[in-house]
Amino acid sequence: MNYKDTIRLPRTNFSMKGDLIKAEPEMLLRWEEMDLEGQISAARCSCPPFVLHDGPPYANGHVHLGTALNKILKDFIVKSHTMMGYYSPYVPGWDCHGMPIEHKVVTSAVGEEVSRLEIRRRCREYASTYVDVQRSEFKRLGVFGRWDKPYLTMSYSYEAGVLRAFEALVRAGLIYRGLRPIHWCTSCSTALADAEVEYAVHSSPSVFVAFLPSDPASWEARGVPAGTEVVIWTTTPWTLPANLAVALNPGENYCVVESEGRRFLVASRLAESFIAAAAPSGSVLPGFSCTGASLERLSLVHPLDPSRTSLVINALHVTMEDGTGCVHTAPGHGADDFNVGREYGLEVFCPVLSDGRFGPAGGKYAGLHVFAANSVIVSDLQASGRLLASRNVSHSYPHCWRCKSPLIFRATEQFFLDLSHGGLKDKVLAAVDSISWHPSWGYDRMRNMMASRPDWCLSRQRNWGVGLPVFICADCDHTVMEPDMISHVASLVEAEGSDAWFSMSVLELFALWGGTPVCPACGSSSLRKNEDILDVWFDSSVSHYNVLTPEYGLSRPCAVYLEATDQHRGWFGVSLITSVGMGLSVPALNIITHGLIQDAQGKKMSKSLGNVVSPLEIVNSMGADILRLWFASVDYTADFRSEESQLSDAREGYRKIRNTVRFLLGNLEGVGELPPSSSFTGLDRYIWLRFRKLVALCLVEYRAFQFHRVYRELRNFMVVDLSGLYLDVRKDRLYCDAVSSPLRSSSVALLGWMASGLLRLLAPIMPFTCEEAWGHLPSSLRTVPSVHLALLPSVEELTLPEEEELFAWRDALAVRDSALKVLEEMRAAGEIGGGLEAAVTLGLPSSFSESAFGESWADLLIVSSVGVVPSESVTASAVRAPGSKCPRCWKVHPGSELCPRCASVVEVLDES
RNA sequence: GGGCCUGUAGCUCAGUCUUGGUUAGAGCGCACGCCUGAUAAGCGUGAGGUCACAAGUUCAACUCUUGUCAGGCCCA
Repeated sequence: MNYKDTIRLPRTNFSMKGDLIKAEPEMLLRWEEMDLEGQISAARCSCPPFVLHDGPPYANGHVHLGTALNKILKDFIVKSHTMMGYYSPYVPGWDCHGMPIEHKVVTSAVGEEVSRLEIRRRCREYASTYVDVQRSEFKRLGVFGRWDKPYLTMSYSYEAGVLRAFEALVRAGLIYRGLRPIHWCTSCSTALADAEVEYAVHSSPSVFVAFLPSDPASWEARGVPAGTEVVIWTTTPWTLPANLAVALNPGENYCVVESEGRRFLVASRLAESFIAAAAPSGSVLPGFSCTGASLERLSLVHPLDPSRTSLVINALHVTMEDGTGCVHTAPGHGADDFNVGREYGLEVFCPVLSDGRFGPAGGKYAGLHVFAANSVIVSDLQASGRLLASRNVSHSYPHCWRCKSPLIFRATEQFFLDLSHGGLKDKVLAAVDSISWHPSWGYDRMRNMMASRPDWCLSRQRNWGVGLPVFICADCDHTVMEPDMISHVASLVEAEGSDAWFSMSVLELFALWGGTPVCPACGSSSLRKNEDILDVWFDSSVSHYNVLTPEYGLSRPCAVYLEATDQHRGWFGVSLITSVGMGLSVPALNIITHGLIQDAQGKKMSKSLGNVVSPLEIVNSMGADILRLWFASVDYTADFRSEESQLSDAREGYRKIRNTVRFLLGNLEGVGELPPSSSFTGLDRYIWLRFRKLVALCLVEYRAFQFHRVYRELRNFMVVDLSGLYLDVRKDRLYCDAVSSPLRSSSVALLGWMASGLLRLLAPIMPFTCEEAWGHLPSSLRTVPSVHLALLPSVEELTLPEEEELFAWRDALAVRDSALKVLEEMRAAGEIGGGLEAAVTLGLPSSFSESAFGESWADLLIVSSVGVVPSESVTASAVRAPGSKCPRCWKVHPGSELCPRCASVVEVLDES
């Protein structure tokens, strides 16, 4: 007789191999057909909200690995919270304006004469194309969301919202037009945003320049030795014509170096390096020392123009790192200089024009480009004896990311958001305090950044963006910035898009609301339209205002912002500023950051290095669930490497999880209700407790956004507790016991309970596979048509006695381990093959008596028999089991043919 | 140069903070073996770590302090 026909082997249509490349797109179609998104929304709309607000990715190019990580992490949060019973709609967005797109469009139009409006039209088209591209790529990753109703920063309504937000900030008095030094590209003739600046090595003349005192008597009155010159060091000699001051650190000590009959004031700590670099054979004059503070407000002769003076000031940004401790200060050409200059009431003097050439204010250098002026200035200093030393240095220097030419700092007329007005910065800092930061150091990072953040330059001299709706008087240069007028422009833009601002004349614009252009300051009627656009960061920064609205079914503040760590200064920072600036308090209650993905060597990924890994390649060759499993396996709060070994680990994990699930599904035929817990005995009780503990752990970690801990717990449970222990041990019962056996039914019910629970716990991480497996559950367990409509399993937390009980099992499992070692030795000696060929003798303390908490030792060890003898410590020995092998269950037993258990099962089968 | 972060077995992570304390754990991978009734599956055993490095504090440091090195982000 073939006994194989009498045992109950696993049966399921859930295949061993996923074939995700084929299965996932089919699943996406199925979800679309059943309108899963709509079903989830309908099922949860009356639940407490938990909204993750999307920081918009830039609508350019295909999805990168980092973007994929960001979206998948967001999806983990949205799916897990949906399954924890929250209303968690996800409205994706795209950042559509800005320089990279404009750059692409302009480059491809090279040689063409293209109007501003035509450029803007092409930019819009370009952005639309990539919104579509990225949308389908994000969907392919298994990310759920309202993909048919995303928010686009270039939509008319969003653009109008940007203007209304701007209007609110104008009303709050936070916007001003002013002269300020900013990064300026002389080749593109434009201001650059911080993000548009690249640092690269650049060679500059490094010069030491000596300033003579303009009023020697007052210097001597402060105790400075007669004839002492003050030495500065700079790598930008072209900024010397704009020099207005020399800054000293008030707390540092300064000394005089004597060299070749001249006396030079430098910081004491830097005297030695100064002597080495610029004053050979010099030595420190003994007996003199003073603080920087003691020299404040003395004056010096300008080194290039003896008719001008330069003020000695004090500034804390003066460091003792390099130079002389006396810092050349030109408020028109440096951020620190500008700030300290304001304290001392210095003019923001900028003799350099937009093309990088000196204007009339540049005196004899007028017409020269600044980088060409360097050498002329150096030789002038040389000729006048002001130059002490000069050489070229290579250093990290800002460059334009577009044209790659070196940038300069130049004061220009720009529009700013004033962080000091009305104590805005303090309010923002208070807002930072009230947000929960994950990980917690995000708080320090944001606080430090905000505390030192200068006013935000909002204007850009570009085409693709929202026009900054302001007029300027052509006669008196007054800035006409009226909130009511901006409001009218917003309505116009709402209807026609921001093109309207650019296409309409000043007269037409005023006529719209029945006004006439008149300068309120001088009465002139010749107003000109400001041609700047708003910084794209401003667009995305007001998404809290534009998107957390009833129109999208959302409200503010939202629960979570989640972006990479570079967004502290980026989207997180600017969102906070506009949110607080508009009087709307915080935009989000939690701000989560993730690290960036590096290449296998731990270097940053970049196109130029050619080490970029595409998420689409991974998805198209292995499946999205594998990619998602990878992202779930790492601690995303730190940067992590993209390595083949990690990906293959994810595949391995996937395979193991899938097979374990498959085994569970295969044994669920006839599954019934979970019996009362009191009926669980032996290993069933163990796994029942263990699974409850697992669920509790996973819920905690899902709430804490710690997905790698969820994954670790689940994977280890499936590998160690299920596959390696419970399922292996229970095979005998599942296969060989009578189908009607209460013990077997009880175990099957447990399997069903765990299968359903595990699929739900895993669903946020591997949505495709869990959905597929969900479809293979017996209908009694499939309570809802999609696993994504289900709630995460809820279990009773373990009581203290139960915790202790679970802990006690360690001892039984340790006994198992030592027995398995003995079996392994026998196997190595060729005495047995499988464990069922062995008979084990355990020496056990009396506490264990005959069973392992109700589980027979033979079953637990998967051997044919176990004899127990009393012993102080745990011992194990084994021999080849005497008797014959039951042809049905393969256990060795004393009789012949079938063992008693199998005999009785077969007997019943024969009767029926 | 400044702010913030990261550095525990080949890989991914525990442990480190409030609580410093005998031989630093897990899973994967690897090696070896078993099974052939989860089978392009399953089970077992084993080998892998100067806890980046160096000082200091301490009876005792992976754990605390300082510094160094390497890498990352943001800024200069």
